[in-house]
Amino acid sequence: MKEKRIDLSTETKIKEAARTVFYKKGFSATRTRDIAEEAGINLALLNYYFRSKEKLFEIIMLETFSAFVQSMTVILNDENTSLENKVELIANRYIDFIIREPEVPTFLISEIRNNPQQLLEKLPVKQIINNSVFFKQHGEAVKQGLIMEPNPLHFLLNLLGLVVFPFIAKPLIMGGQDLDIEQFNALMIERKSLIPIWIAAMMKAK
Amino acid sequence: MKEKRIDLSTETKIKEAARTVFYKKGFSATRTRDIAEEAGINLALLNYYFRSKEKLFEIIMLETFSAFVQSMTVILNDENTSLENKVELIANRYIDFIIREPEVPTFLISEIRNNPQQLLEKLPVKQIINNSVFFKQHGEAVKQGLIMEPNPLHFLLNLLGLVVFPFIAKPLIMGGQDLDIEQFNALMIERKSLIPIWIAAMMKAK
DNA sequence: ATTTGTTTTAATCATTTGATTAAAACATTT
DNA sequence: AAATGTTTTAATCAAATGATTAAAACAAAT
Repeated sequence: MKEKRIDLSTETKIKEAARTVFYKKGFSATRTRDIAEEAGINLALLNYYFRSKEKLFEIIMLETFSAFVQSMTVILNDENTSLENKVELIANRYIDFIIREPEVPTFLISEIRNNPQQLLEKLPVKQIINNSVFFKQHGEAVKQGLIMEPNPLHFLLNLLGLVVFPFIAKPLIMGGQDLDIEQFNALMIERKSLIPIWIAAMMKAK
Repeated sequence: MKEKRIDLSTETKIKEAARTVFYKKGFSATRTRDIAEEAGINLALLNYYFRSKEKLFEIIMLETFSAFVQSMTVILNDENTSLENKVELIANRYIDFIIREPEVPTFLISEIRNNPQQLLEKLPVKQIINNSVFFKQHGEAVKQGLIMEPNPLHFLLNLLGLVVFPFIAKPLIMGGQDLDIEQFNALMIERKSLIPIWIAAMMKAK
């Protein structure tokens, strides 16, 4: 029972409507008329405020991707948390986030394939990750023999795979296992405490 | 250097062209004219052979999804392989498969969200998985204390997450880490032997 | 060779869709 | 309240797009 806040400015109404529709259907399947209807505004206002469907999309895309990457980099660059802490934080925050915004992962995956280039230019993921505290801590742990696999990319991919993949497979899991959304979410919440244990075990394995 | 086989029937040419374009751009972003051009045929032939864009898409979708599920269920239902064997087989086969057909995972994820219902009716994933030899073996291993997490769904999600997720994140990994396709694939091939080790360790963890 | 059935083509249709325009409604300033 | 600036609306445009049609090209059967 999501409450529609009624008091937004027209511009904000359009942006939030665009977010809703783009998240659900992707860029190509979204009609500007869908957005106008969702926002309860005249179609021409979309172009009045945002010039074009594409410009509006870019705004939503950049905001969404930034939010996703931002919280990651903040966690990965905290000097005051251990590797174990970081794993817990990422599992907890991302699972909570995706439960609130379940359409975001599939939206990002589907739409990034079109122009990953452009997106990566605007968000310099490269440096942010490679110079991260996380990378240094990982290197240390490898040197001390606490982690067997030396490539930190495998570590990150494993962590994100365990966190994100189940949400991507959600339609199949729910349909294939007759789960309702409550049961599915419960399963994901379980994983918040399981993933750190699993990651710890994996990384020691050889 | 993909060779275009020249000798296909018109119908097959159209279907394979449709596969190529649908995989790359998804249903909504694909124009029937794109498919006609890719196939080197007159636009009207598409409708002559397949009635409509939608019918053609359904054929590709069902074929692709079936292939994906089929090989999974075959492996999961083999009486003659252990749990460990099954993990190895899935990691190996799927990583090889996705390296050959890199657009399939994102295609499936993007398009399944539209009507997961319809797809699951045609492919009864539910029973296939739930009555599988894999489930029985997993239950046994749990009973014997070899596996700590009792829910086999977590097991499957973990395995598939480790296998599939990196391919989904490919544009970000390649762009963000300056890898070319060779280096990326090498990384994935590494994972064929790593994933079974990781899974084994995870499942014993507590 | 003619007839019959099948496949392919060029042209065209009807609808959808992103965008624009001119006017109206509303708000703010003088 | 008149003038000016801003926001919103209804109507419309041009291009794109899925689909159809009628005729042509081709193949097979008689």
